[in-house]
Amino acid sequence: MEDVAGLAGVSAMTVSRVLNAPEKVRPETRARVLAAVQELGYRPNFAARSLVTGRSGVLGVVSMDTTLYGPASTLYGIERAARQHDYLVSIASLQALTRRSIAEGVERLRSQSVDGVIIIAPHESAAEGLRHLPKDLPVVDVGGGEGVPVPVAAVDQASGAARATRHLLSLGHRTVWHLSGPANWIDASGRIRGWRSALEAEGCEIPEPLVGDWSAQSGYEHGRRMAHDPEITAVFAANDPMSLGLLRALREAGKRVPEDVSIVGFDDVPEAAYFWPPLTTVRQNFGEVGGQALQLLLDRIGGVEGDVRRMVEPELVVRESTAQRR
Amino acid sequence: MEDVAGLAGVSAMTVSRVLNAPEKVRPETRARVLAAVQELGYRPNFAARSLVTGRSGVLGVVSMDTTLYGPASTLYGIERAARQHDYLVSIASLQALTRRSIAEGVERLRSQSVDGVIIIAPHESAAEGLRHLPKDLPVVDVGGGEGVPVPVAAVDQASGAARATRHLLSLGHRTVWHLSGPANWIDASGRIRGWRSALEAEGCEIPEPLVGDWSAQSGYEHGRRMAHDPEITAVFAANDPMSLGLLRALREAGKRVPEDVSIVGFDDVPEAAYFWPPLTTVRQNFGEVGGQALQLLLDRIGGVEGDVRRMVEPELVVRESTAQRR
DNA sequence: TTTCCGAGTGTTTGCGATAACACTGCCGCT
DNA sequence: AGCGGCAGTGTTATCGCAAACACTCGGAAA
Repeated sequence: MEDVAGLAGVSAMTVSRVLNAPEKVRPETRARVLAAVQELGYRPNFAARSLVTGRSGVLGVVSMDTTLYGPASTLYGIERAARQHDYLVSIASLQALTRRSIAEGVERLRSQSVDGVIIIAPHESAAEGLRHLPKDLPVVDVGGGEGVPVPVAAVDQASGAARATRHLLSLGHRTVWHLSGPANWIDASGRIRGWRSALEAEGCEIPEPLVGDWSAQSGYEHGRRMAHDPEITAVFAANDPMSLGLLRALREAGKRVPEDVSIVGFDDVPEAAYFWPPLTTVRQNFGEVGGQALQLLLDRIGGVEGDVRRMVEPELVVRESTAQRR
Repeated sequence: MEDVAGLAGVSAMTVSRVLNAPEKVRPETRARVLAAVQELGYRPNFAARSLVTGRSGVLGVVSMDTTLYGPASTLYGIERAARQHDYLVSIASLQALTRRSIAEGVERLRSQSVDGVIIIAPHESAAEGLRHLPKDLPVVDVGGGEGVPVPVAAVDQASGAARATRHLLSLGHRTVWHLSGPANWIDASGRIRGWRSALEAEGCEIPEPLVGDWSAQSGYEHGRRMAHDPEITAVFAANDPMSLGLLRALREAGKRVPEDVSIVGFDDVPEAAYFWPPLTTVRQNFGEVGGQALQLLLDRIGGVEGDVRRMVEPELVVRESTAQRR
């Protein structure tokens, strides 16, 4: 910086100003400095800057499995939004969502002095972890449940599930079976709640939900059993991979979809439109969730207080896996 | 740090030593310092440390679409490996893989003084970008093509494609059609190369490859056309989503898989085993690639020179979408 | 006994930037 | 003419840490 200042014939302070508050420097001086910066290929030293300002311009994201469609898309959305606000994103992925591992991940990020952290933790065991966070660090949760002591951005799972269920009921099905996600997952219980309340609202019988583990395999296994029950004409599966397994199991057992059984999934993964038949499913706008989470975090960093929940509405995408009951 | 030193009755320098080179401090002194660190909840200041050491302990990853299975898994592998080496990972995602956008992404990371960068750029247009990188920054490329001026870690696409093709030929198919990825993708051309050379080795006719765009949709569209050609009994699709589209198109047209047409995919996404029929495909170990890339980068950071290529062998996973020709 | 060595610890300095404050002219007001 | 104010710039102090070098002291070697 000293060199740049020398070349431009000004003091180091002025160089700093040109970079951080250009309007405070007379245009011609500014131009000289900028030219010097160019010529010397000067780049401000990040460490020195954040040492003195106390901020780093880096945000952290803690997540469990960034390989899954949901977390990956959310992360992507966060990164995109962060870029627009001139923040960089660092990641800490976890093996499990325990209180301990969350604390570890946050700690790793914090030791690199991130300005704030977004935790993607759609699991109930994470809530505990969220309660024991350092309170001097701005934190936002994505997809978290009720009663979490930090701001939350999430898709309204219950609403999406209710839409899916009502869609099936509107097609004349007497009730809707549910292939749920594993217990303890916030998303799973939200979807169960929405499904159940939609059935209740119509006075329908509420079957016991079948519990899967998000995998296509679990959908397949449940599907094999369900195929033998002629009562089952409509199934709401809690995600698309399970729907895929379900589709295959039903087909193998000679059931036709949607003629014999209608199926609705959840997520709208890019392939869902090319399942056979194309899957009716609930689209989650993960990018939007990521953006909202980032906004909440920036607010927190900016000193805004309060526990906020930002809910994003999902959207039912009707394709060909659902049809009028016959 | 001063406070910790005071509490432990030592100088600040000793505290620093306890943290960075514990063996140079007498055990009892060390214990006193550690106790003081505990008591005061002291955490070293990252900015100050990297200001004086010149290193940040942060690596950057530049990638285009971290939502896709391949890049997402690679990123995950990199992060896991980085964690083991006490590095943190920052990400910069790109809209497109042009020379300009790559330069921008690298610049964003560099301005936060990352110690090195891994670029996930399976596109030929990226090669140009890789050629114009600042040479004072350690860079490693994942999935890059030949002639790239930086170390590369990648799956051996040609080898995987050849395996897939030989598998189909060994089942008695006279030749194998190929549904390829889009031109300009390194992976796509590698797979074409492997497929072609396997056919050549057996003296088979080499059909013109059909060019898709990785999406299930493009697989579906090509599939609809292919379904009418009775000559086509074996298809090697360049990824799993295209295989999915292909499967559906063939089924819709009344073709049976694998009885009438055998199909092999590429990737082994988690759902592949639950396609209908379960997909024979080539598994890429992205985690391994990520780990190798990280190792290369650490070598570079450590001062090791030379253009290295680390190839990871893919593996053929035989399921039920392939059968003896009838 | 003296000398030397080295393990363990302290002191000083500087990393590169910004914040806070101080200075310099010039302008317009009284 | 004299003063205040303000835009533009410079000076100084400081952020928290580690590198380099200096010091101390006890034990081994001469």
